[in-house]
Amino acid sequence: MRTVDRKAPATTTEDDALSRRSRILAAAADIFAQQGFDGTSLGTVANAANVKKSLVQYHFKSKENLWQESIHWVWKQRDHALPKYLLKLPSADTTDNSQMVRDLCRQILTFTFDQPQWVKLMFQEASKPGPRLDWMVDTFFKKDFSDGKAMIEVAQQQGLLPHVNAMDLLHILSGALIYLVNVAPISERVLGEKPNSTQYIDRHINTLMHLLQNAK
Amino acid sequence: MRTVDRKAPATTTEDDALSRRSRILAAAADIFAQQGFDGTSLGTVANAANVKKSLVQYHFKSKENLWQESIHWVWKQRDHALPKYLLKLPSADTTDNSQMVRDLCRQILTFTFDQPQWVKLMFQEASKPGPRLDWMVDTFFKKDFSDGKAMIEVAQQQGLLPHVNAMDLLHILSGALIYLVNVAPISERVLGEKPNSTQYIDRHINTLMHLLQNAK
DNA sequence: CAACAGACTATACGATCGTATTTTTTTATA
DNA sequence: TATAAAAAAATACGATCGTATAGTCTGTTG
Repeated sequence: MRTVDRKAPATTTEDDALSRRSRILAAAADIFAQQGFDGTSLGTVANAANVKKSLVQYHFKSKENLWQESIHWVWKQRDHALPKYLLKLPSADTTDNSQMVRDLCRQILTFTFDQPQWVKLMFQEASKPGPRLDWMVDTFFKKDFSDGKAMIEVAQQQGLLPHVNAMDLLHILSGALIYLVNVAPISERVLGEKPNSTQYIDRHINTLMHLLQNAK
Repeated sequence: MRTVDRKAPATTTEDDALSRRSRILAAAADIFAQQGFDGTSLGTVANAANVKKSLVQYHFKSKENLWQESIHWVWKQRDHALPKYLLKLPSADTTDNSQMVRDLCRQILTFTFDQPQWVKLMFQEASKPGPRLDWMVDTFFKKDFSDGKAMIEVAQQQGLLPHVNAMDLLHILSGALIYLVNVAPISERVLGEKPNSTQYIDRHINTLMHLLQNAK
């Protein structure tokens, strides 16, 4: 019969650098972010992670559970990666205020282009409010909103941003940046220019700064 | 047996003001916008339109076809409704420039809150680029981008908007407005305030105008 | 070596998916 | 009223969905 030779590696670590469970999480996060909860099937996740579908169910007791774990994973990655981007900022005392805000926005935009998953996951659930959105609100968004508002207020106190309503300003700035990421696939096809390129980002930020610098 | 009495009305017009076909289109547009293509099933659409699933297939030869027709329907509704909002603007000669831009933005934001379908459909497909996005780009977005840019340039020539890159400004303004609509379900749950209320919109527009008015 | 737990796989179930075909009902026209 | 077209419904098909369960393999521990 000769069925030997091709045995499953089971628990060996040779498969990849990451564990199979982590690979599943990463693949699931990607697909959930792009296709949404209903548009994602366990089989597709399994294929993307190069594992059997039954293994997905072994590590995660339900699709709902896989979704939650994936989101936790994405947020952890985000909160771990974001500081690296913000630390690349030139020190505050060597540059003027306008340059400071400019670098800040540029880094946030670059970061979002590099890690768009959390934004996509956010809008996937926001498009069809339900228990999953409620869970995200309680687990992440309340804190995110609070942190974002606090960041704006700190910048305002340092004279970096105009003294307008902090939450509105947060939404306006978030909109001006995140919207660009969300429409990027469209802009790329319409304009024939990749919005995540350095020159496009710089130009966009330039325009945004031009609007901001004279306010208040 | 007495099974009489409850016969299907078939083609009678009593069902509703709209024809069954139109009801299907409206229902499909709603669900496609909220759940995306893969997340939408013909059975769900049929139930929402209060018709049999087989009737959906009778009027539309495939799910893909239903999706295209729904989008055409939404865009037609949009292009028909938008002028009504913009005509509510006070005449240009009786108000100053800043008030003009403010009213313009407010009407666009109100319109988007009233008819969020086209925005949602746009981002649904942008989140997972593929042939359907390509179709939307060729059929609608190229023209939409062109029209939007032209509108910005007209406003710039009239001194209503700062003379920065028109496409960037279009994205920034679109972002500041549309982002608000997209995150509205989240903001509502986090802040306990409905972002589509008049006072919320006015405050948001106020803040945005404050940033714009001193530029260039 | 025996026993066991953890990682992984195979298989099957009912439900629902999109599609296709056929049949019934209604409307329109002569 | 006879008849053909259009509208609506009924039914069936294979594929795939999420879930459940039983089984196989591997490494560890006694």
